[in-house]
Amino acid sequence: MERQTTIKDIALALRLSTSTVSRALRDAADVSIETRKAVKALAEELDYQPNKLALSLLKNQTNTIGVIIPNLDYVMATMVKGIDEVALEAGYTVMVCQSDESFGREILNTKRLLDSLVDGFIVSVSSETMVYEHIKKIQTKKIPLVLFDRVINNINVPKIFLDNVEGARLATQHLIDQGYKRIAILAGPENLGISNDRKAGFIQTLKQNKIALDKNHIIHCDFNQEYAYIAAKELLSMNKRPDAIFAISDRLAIGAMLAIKEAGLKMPKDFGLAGFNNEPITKLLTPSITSVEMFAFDIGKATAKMFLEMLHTDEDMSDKEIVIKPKLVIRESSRRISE
Amino acid sequence: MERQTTIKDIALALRLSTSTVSRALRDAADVSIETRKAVKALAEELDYQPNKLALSLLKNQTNTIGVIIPNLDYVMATMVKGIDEVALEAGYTVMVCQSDESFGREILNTKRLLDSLVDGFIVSVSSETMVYEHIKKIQTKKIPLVLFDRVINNINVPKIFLDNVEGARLATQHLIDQGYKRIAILAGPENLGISNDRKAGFIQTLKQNKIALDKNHIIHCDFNQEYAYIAAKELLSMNKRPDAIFAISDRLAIGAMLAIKEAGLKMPKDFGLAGFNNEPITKLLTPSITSVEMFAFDIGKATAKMFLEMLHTDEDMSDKEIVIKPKLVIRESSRRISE
DNA sequence: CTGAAACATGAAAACGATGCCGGTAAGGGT
DNA sequence: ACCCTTACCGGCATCGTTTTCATGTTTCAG
Repeated sequence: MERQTTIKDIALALRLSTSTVSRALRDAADVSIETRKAVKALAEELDYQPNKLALSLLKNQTNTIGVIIPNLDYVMATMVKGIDEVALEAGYTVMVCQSDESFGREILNTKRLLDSLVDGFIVSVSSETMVYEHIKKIQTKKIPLVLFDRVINNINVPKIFLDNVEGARLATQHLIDQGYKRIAILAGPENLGISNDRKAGFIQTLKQNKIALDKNHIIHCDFNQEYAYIAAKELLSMNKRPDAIFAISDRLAIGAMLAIKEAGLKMPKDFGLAGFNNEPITKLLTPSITSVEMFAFDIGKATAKMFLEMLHTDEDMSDKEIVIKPKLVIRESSRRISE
Repeated sequence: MERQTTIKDIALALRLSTSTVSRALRDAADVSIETRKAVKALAEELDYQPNKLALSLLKNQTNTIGVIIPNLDYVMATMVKGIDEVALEAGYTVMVCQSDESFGREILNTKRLLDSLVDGFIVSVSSETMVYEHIKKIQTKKIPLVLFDRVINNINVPKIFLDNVEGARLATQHLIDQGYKRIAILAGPENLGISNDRKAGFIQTLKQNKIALDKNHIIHCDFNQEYAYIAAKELLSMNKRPDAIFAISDRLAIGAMLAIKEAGLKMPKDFGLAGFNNEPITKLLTPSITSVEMFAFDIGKATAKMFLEMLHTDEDMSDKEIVIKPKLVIRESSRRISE
């Protein structure tokens, strides 16, 4: 690694002080035109680049955003893209750390970023995370923090997330409207906020339609296709087996789909299926899967914008919330009634 | 943002010099046990964290790796996961920048990371990148650099990539073995190394099997499902239309699949299809798609390991290459002969 | 011709930590 | 009483940049 040219090199070469060179480079007043020109010319020639580390140390800001996410699946990658785009535009660099759905990794990442002195945090928690000391620590240190997608409720920071209750409501109501009578839900990890919201939307919609809730038809499982497959198989072997499944992620829906097909049931005739996220794959499968679009890219952009606003304002933004409205995309796996 | 406790605060409180505090914290000799204890106790109490910026400035290293990738699709995300895992383990943080297949963005990212003073670069070029000044600049500055996946040939740095020729060979030979006679290729962007390698493997295999090459059966297009769909449609409307397509990515294969289905052709009976990357989706589609597994996670890990080795050795590693061997996964879209 | 304003530059502190070098005091050996 | 070692600690420079304050020189009005 070669030594970079510094302001000192220029100063020495031109028999100037570092202060003058610094001023000249930033077009400050109080520098004669000739020196300014000379300095700039030499800087150009020596390919001078200001040392960001020194600046960061001085100004106590790094122009870096720490982003902590549980994984890099399609949805998260799309959100990160949104964050990245806005951040780049604003001159910020993003450090993305995956916690891989592990609480330990999430804590480790937080620590690392914390003493990397990022200017702030954009966080979506792992499915294992049930205790929030590490998040609160960020807050205690008065470091800007925004939560997105998988947010936590009992903590007072800006949040951007999907209206998951509404998303589940849309999907459930649709299944009901299509004439499915016994709808089960693959509800994801039990302690996760989005799981509970989507489950709540599901239950609430059943109630509104005066449909009795069968507790056996609520199955929790990790975001994992294999588990979903097993869970769905179990559902299908029940006495009063369901005639539709609402899965709170497309991955789960796909697992369920495999089980449904294997049982020889035809969608949408014998069985209905709806997922969540509207991953591109849902359109391509046979049958294509009804799913809830969550506008991940927009969530990402909104998150970054909110974060930047928080960074630059003095106002208290801790109770700001942006709730994105989902949209149901109806496909073959559940469309029985064509209008 | 609150001011962090510094070594000075501790020194002042304990009426010690900063040097002594520094030594005490690092368990250096030359510090009495009592002072050591006192310092550590106070450090604990005040939640002292060494300021990484100051250290980086002093030592001229940031413990950060700049990773530049063309996008965040399934394969890249998997590779990044591999890189991340190894880097984290070794105490490095990763800054991932997506160029979004844009040459301009790639250059911008390079500049940003360059003056963020990362310790080195791990790069996979965008499909637009045809001129490599920005990459060479990294090299000129003697900053460690490793290329992976989409590598460049005329540049002397360590490289980790898939044996793309072999991958294409496997897929093509398989299609031939299954009795397909007129095999076309969806060959990706024209200037991209992996495109050309896979195309070369394809052509070479046809030759080895004494099959004449129809130039019209080589179609270049962006890595984009829609383009692939259009290209495939065109192929299918030719006079002597092909009876199989080898697509150099699964996304392209999917686009082709849609066109094939739409034309009423049955796979594998009327038409053969093979893709590349072995994305999970290929297993799930109907028909499931034959594809070349490229071990993306392993490539990521190997890349990071190579990078770390380069960082810590004095040896010249510029001609090191790791070539990963692909594996063909045969599925319904091309399996005509069951053995 | 003097004084002040205007202009151009330099010196030094600051950001936080490390590491070399040197200094003091205590203790041991002669 | 003298010297030498050893243990412990402080001072200072350093990394690269900005910024405040001070200094020096010129110019022009009175």
